[in-house]
Amino acid sequence: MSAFPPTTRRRMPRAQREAQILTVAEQVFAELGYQATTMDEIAERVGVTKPLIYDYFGSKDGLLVACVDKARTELADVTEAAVRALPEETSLQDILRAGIVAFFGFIDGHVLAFRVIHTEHAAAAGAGADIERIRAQQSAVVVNSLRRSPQLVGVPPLLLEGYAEVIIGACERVAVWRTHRDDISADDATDFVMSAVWHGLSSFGR
Amino acid sequence: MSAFPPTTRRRMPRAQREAQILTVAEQVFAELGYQATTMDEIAERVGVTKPLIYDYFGSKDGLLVACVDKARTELADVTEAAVRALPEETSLQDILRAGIVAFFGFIDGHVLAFRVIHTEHAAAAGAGADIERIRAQQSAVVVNSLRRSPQLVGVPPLLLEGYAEVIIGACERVAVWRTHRDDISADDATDFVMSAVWHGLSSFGR
DNA sequence: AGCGTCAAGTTACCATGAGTAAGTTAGAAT
DNA sequence: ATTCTAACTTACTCATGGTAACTTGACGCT
Repeated sequence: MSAFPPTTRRRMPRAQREAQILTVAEQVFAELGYQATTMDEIAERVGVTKPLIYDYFGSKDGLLVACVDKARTELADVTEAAVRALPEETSLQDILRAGIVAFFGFIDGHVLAFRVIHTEHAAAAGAGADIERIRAQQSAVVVNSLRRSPQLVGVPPLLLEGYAEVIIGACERVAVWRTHRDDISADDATDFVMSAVWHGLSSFGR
Repeated sequence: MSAFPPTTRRRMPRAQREAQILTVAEQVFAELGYQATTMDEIAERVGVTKPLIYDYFGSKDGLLVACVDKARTELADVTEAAVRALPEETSLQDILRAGIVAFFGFIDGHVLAFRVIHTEHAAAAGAGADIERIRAQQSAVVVNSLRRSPQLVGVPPLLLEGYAEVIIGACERVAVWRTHRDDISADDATDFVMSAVWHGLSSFGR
């Protein structure tokens, strides 16, 4: 990945250093949790000193928010891509399933990113606005994906937003549940969510 | 509220003091968020000094966990009571609706408690086990409520647990969504979740 | 009524880690 | 070669979580 000689070149351009710090920070936050993570620890692993990180990210919270933003953006990109890859005339059910499959697939392949996403609540109250901005983007992705289907043209936007929240809430909660019950595959998880959110509980009994 | 003369009685029995500390801590955690809350602040508002709180709750995390436990227990009690008050032969749909109504009703009446519940992720990684234990209780309440209906007798337990997670995730996410969009009533929220989780998205289009 | 005892509560402290002011150098540009 | 800026460091402060050791109020008991 690095195109320069290994020994020299201690300094690097800001953008590159920022990316490197983000990668390390994601690792450390996921490994230790927000509280137990110290800025010095991250700095040391990067091979740099603390004030530089403050210069680039402002605060520990700022760094966490940047990590969450990165992780959530990756997640959103993956699910969005999965849905966009579908043929034009795909049914709503298949769109939904593809999105959910992509979600659980991403999580299985990016445990660190998901742990960071799940750490977002640890941010100070002041960062709440940023976090909500990021979540709103997530919601928008789901709404847009659902909108691909002509089946939902008549549905009012607010209701659709509500559905998006339900779907996201369901997926995230099941994902967390899965982390401490290792007998549930990504496919099982998809089936649970699909069954609940597509057919609904009304499908039982009659 | 206090039944003893205002000037004297600085000391009180442990149980009583613990309850008082919990009440104050809930207030402060909800008001300031976990990080911005200091043990000294809580101690001062209670009218006591820090080490006493440590003696009773062990750590800042311990105090948070105790608060979360209290809040979640209250929530669980309310929803469980709402469901149990239903007649024996109530349909699954009505059971579900009653539970969800109770959930959003509780949140509207106990903003502080919900904020504390929503703060639980801020706890250090070490407290994760306690938090999950508490959430598992929540899940159990939902599962038991669903079990009241004969409609679900054939459904495997694991699937039912999955549903419970979906329902809880959906409710919590929608509840958070509501907090920064004040145009959604508790009834609206209930309708969203019911529509999504009972009828499912399949009900649209055909 | 005094008195012992222990839970309730305090003072005074340490250690850690977030955050910062001011300075230092690498290396690109002219 | 010299400058000039962005990358980076040293050396701090200060708030706060946590603790050891001490003090005191109230209740039970002859």
